[in-house]
Amino acid sequence: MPRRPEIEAGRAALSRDRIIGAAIDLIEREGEATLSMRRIATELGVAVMSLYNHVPNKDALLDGVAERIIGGMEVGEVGPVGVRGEGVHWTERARALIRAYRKVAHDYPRCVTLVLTRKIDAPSGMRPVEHALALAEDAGFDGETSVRIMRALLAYAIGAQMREVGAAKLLDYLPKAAAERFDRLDPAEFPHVVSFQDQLMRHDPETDFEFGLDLMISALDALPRRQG
Amino acid sequence: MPRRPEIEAGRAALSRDRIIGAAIDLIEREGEATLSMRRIATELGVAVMSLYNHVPNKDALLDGVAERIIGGMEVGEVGPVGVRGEGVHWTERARALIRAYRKVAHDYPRCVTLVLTRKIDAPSGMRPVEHALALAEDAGFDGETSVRIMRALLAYAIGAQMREVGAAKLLDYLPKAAAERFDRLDPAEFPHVVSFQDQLMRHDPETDFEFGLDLMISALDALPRRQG
DNA sequence: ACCTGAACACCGTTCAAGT
DNA sequence: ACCTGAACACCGTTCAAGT
Repeated sequence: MPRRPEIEAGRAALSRDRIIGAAIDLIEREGEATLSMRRIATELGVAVMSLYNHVPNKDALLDGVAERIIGGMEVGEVGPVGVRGEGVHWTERARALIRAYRKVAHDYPRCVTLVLTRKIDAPSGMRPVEHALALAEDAGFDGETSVRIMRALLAYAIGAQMREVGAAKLLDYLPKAAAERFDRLDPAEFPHVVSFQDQLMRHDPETDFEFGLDLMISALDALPRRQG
Repeated sequence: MPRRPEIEAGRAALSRDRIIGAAIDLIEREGEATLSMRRIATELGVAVMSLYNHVPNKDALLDGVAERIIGGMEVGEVGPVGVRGEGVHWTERARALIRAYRKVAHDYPRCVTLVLTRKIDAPSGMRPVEHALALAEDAGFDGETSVRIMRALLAYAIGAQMREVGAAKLLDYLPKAAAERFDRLDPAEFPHVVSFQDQLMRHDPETDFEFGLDLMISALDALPRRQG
């Protein structure tokens, strides 16, 4: 049995997985801006260069973070097996899929931008795509339309998160500062923004999200297709 | 008349505007990753620290970049002045607004992520919001619904760009590499992705974009409202 | 008011040396 | 196979000195 001083000391062995985990923790705790290889290393009680035995560079590490978070998405039931139309209705499956994106934003609020920004090379990144295609086809759409539907659904899912993050930054979580920003606006140039100020400042992501989701789903449901 | 050696030498005076312009050029030419204050300074033939006379720090400079690009958006006609319902139909104005986002992505492809990611403090960042609110209200929706519609429209506009950038990165612009990625997928786990491979690899952002846009608009048009 | 060089405290990563 | 310290080429930004 080989000597494993790091285990004797109660520390787990270094690994790609642990490094990615530490990166996620750090981002959630302190933000992406301050994440550095050196910071991760000290967090793991290890020399910086040890990280490079498990990860080729920082860029690949960030890809790994995105991959891990997307891979952990609970994308919902794969849907009816066997007879078409059996099981959960496709509109409900679409809702579940898009809500899974929302859950990511909820569970990893400070990682969302990173996740939605990075390319995801690994197969697990394709699971939401597969899921969307499956439900569109089950709904009776042909291949070409299914691909377009998948793209439109993902666009909304992604954009809703991004817009929300952006709005949150703007509203600053400081109502005072946000209100001042509105006061600086010229009412002649921004009549609607000014007069709808109250609604605009109300932060109700859940309802907003479901409103847009309903729009997408109802539009899809009204689309002509091979069978109902 | 004061001496202005920099003008005599044919160089324009340093200014916040020129610095932001140089930053945009650099990002479009070499990507956001390699953008640095030092690089911008040499590009402008000036010492690094001179930049700090016009811009407080790099973060503020990047905010300036986002602000300038969003501010330059041609958001379309403000719509019917005077009598409601006069002029361009609101669905057409909604299309024009969302297409303006697409134009940004077309004109500044390597800046889009930055623009969609940064908070935009300046009033000009509110112009698309004002525009969306105006057209929703003109369509006969109440204030609360107008705000929700604005949010849903912007979510789609943002998400469509982000998804497209992500897909472009994945498809790599190298069909060979993309095809190999598909081959690595387990057909049992990703049956639809594999069988729709041809459609998935076809890169037709314009049609995809319009498809999703039509979905949103038709759903909005079907919504109950005070008047048509 | 604007420009600047030197300096400081950070980065990511290469390399050679260890076990 | 994995870990590590020293070193290199970069960062952003502070400060004090210039005009």
